[in-house]
Amino acid sequence: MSKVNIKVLAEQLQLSVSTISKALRDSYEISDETKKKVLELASQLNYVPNPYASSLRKKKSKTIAVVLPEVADNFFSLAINGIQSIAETKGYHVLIYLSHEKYANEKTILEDCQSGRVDGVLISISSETNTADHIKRLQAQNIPLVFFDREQEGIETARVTTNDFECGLLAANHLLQRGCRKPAFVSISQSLPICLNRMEGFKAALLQAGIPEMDIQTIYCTDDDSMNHQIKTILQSPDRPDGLIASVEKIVTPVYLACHELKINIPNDIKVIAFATLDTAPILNPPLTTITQPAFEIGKAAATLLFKGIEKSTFDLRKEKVVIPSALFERESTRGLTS
Amino acid sequence: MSKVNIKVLAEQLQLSVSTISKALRDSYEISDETKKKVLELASQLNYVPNPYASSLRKKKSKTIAVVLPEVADNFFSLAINGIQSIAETKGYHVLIYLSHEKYANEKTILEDCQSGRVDGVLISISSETNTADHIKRLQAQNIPLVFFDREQEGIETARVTTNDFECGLLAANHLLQRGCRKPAFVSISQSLPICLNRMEGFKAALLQAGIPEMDIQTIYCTDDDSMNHQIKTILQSPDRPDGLIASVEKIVTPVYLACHELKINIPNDIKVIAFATLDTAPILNPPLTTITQPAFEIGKAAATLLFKGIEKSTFDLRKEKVVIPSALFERESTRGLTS
DNA sequence: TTTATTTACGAAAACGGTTGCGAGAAAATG
DNA sequence: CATTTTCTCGCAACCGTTTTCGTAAATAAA
Repeated sequence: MSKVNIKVLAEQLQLSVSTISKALRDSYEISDETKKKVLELASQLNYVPNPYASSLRKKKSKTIAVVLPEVADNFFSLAINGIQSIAETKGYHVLIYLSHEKYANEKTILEDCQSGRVDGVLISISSETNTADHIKRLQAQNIPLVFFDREQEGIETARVTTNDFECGLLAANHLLQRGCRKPAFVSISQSLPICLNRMEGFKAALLQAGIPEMDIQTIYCTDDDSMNHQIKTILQSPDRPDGLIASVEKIVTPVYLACHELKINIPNDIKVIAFATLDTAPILNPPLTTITQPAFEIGKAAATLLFKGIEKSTFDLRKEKVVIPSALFERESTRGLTS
Repeated sequence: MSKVNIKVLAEQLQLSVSTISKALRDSYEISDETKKKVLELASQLNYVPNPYASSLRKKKSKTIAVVLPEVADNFFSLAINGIQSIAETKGYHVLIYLSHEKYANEKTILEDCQSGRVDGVLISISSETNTADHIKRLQAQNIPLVFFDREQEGIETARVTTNDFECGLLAANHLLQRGCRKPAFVSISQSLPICLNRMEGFKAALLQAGIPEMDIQTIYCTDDDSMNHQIKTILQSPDRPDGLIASVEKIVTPVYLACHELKINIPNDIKVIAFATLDTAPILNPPLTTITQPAFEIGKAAATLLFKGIEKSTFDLRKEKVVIPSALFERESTRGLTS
């Protein structure tokens, strides 16, 4: 079909291009009569304005970028939902980028974001990222950026997270109360604040309980492929932990499978608690105790902040920090004696 | 910071805008020496071309739209991954739109897609959609569109699906072989081909097994909120089914929870099989037999087709139909006697 | 040396909207 | 009736890049 643009409308109505444009934008300069004619013809010809032409002129793209490590994770799926729900009401479009947990990818993506393609960026950094340069370059272009969940230190901008330290503490204390004497923490990164904070909380709880630092086990599964192997190794080691904290969701399935395979009973032999938003947690075998992050709300809050930063030039993102607490849902995987 | 564009480069190098543009695009018209100078200054000033200006001129946006019912579903998450993996290699950007299973939303989204914002559309239609008009309008604008998973009949374009009918048959026969005499099918839509086809396969298997049509139970849970209630009603009915086929993933958790609550044992009292890509299926209680769709591959295939349609004008999408088979993974939830 | 051909670059017109400003006509005011 | 104000609308520049075409200089061919 023909590409109908403003010029076509102008010719058909014997009006100037600018009049059409103003009529479509409901300008006070145009008479109601003319507006009606324009609107009618526009809908009749199925006219849809070209967003790129207008963003070129207005220097606004009405588009934001969401940069994630991966999308096959309940947390991020829900977060996207939250982001989208806000973007829709604001009339913004959402570009999704995946870093696949690689710093190099993340860098390339953020470079592209400097092009004017987007008005702002929501990011949850990759597990590899431990430098801030690529983000600073974006800020140098005055492009608002908001961290959600996974933040990068050394950057002054808004962040929306959950109470990771407290939850690490909570998870560890929960295990201790349920009788664990040597719980272990399974992490996926040595630099991600969410992992570090959760682990710090975990350590704090154990130290407070009088467990010597050298007895505190922390395991790093930085590589997806070797995760299964590493987990099995831990479970078969002579001083097998009697409790396990999975710092992120994707650790859960390998742990459960390994326990089943090795005939290690959850919760009798080992108690398991996970940071996860799995909706199948209650129907797992056994039902999994979770620290459930408010993923949808985090997405919503992050998007809300970003749009404030985009739309209100007076709004200063730098000092904004929102913490939305997670909740502990106790289920079978940590049942046992209460000390 | 300053917005550095081609004009800035031109001024600094005492060259014309067109020369810069050509140099950046490595045109044969420009000397190597000049190219080197341009490239150097560009990277030094951190120049990033404005994609909207270029797409305005070239009438190509290097962007595609992915329209989904929702993203908090493993199938769609994995599909997005597949799509992204192809888009990345092609240098395309991916806009995500959510219809939330509403036809009206889907229509609005597709209208926007006529604006030139995207070069093509990948869509999995909402469960409400049963008309093709909104899609035809898009096609009238010559915008390539590819269905994946959930297609709409009456539209001539490429589609990538899995073998739904055969899998319905397979699922039903599996239940029959495991001793079920009155399995039921739980659907979420009366119009979605994936649901219809799966159900047709289910019915065909039952009829072939000599079960009279009037005894074949099919249940529609079109509304998320009432799903729990409906499922419980079925499970408490006098002629409770002894087998259940969940046509989509989100039915699984409510079914399991209801069974646990009502003390209905899976698989002894009722066997359950689900169309799902849940990676927690093996660790559920009991482990869930699934018909697992190749979500990632479907996403990849759909994206590959779309890009062919976009880039090769000779390529005719209308006759393309790719069927990627799903696989049955038998687990505890359907164990029992083999007839 | 003259003529033909490259080579390397610039001017300008797109692409599709937006917007400040000017101006004619109509209406309101004096 | 003269003058000012209000209403409508058109002109033209602009956003940043691409691309066609023209052309001067350098090189090659005659």
